Amino acid sequence: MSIADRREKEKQELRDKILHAAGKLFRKEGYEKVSVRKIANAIDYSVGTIYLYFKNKDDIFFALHEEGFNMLYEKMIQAIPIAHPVERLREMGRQYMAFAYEFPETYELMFIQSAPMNIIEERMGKPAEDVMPPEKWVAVMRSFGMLYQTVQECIDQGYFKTGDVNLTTFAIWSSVHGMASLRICKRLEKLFPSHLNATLISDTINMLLVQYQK
Amino acid sequence: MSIADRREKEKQELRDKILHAAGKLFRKEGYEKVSVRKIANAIDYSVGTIYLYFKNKDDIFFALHEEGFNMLYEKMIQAIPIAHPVERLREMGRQYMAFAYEFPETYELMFIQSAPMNIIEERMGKPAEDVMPPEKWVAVMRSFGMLYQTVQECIDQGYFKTGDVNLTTFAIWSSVHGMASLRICKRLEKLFPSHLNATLISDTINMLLVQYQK
DNA sequence: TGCTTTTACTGAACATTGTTCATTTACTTT
DNA sequence: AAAGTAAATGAACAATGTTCAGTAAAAGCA
Repeated sequence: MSIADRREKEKQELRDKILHAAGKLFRKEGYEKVSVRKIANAIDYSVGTIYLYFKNKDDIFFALHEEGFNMLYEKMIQAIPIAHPVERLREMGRQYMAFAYEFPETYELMFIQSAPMNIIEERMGKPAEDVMPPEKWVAVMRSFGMLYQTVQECIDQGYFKTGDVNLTTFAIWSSVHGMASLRICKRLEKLFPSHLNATLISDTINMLLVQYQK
Repeated sequence: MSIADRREKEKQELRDKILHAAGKLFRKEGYEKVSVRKIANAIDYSVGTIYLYFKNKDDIFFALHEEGFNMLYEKMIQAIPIAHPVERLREMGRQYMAFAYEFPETYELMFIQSAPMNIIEERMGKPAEDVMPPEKWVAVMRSFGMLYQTVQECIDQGYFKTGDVNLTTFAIWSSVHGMASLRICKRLEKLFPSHLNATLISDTINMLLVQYQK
């Protein structure tokens, strides 16, 4: 079965090549601006070939979406060794923001771009697996679970005033995502010219954590 | 000068008609999905006419952007009569979220859509007025100023633990915007199925305010 | 009123977009 | 070497944002 294996490997490699080229282009020019033709040209294949490996442009989106969550997770696990849950949470916030700053286009793909997310509600009548394959969500759940668990620890060990994990997790995530997305969507320049002062974000994270602590 | 005046009025009316049709379509189908042709068809004019009233699609965007901020301001002034600054802030948060829920596409236009915002940095070399006419920002500054001032009052009257207005304003806005944008960008369904429970948002607002208070 | 100039509007045309599919090319198997 | 299979192609389609030579209507002037 060596030949079939090699063919399979080659297919996988081309798939990765497409994904890599698409990711590079998306990051440079943004999701909407990149055409499927541009991706094909970048790797010297024809348009049709892309459609042999991905159902459509949204499909490429979701593949990169997953890859993005794996990248984010890689950043966030750096906080795991920190024993103190509040300090771990702070470091997770820093890593999260660092990720958003380092890969704004990837972040946009993961949390902001809504167009491809619409297929979820468009396919309401269709079979459940078509709506959104569960295996594509393990990377998401892993990162989110880490946040959830750390908030839980903060509460359990009595560092937080609130007792509701869901609410607190949601509030913290919203705050940090809000900062990231306002910056990425270019809404800060006019209102906070001092955002060039890199401490605005980290100062805000610190302040937020102070608020929650007992 | 009556004829010239009438002509001017008619021009203004058609401009408003285009804007109204575009806004309606954007709200129903989203900014990207709506073509300039669709807008033209909706009001029974030809494509070219649109370009006599707006430089391009982004220009329509910015006109609606301004309109959106006026709508938001109309919602937010309902909180003005409330004397207690913390309660006023809470009501402002509620109104802000109500606006985001009621006009998600408009909200997306105002705070999320980044494509048209790029022209700001694309026109870095050009004259300052071309970059972003200041009169288009009065509506923005008015709403933002109201938030800023209320936070200032909370601090002045000793209701808040923090003393930094900028940081606190930014943190509060980020939190609320984070909630709004996560919902609008369809990122909650999978992680917080209970978001159907309409209290998640208002509960979070309440919790947030408790954190900041002394 | 008739003629000219200005203004408003049109829609065909252009380059690009996402997507499809009959055809061609390359490789495996017999 | 021939037959069969899988992979890659690129012309074609409908729809996009934008432009511009041409048309129609209104205004100004005689």
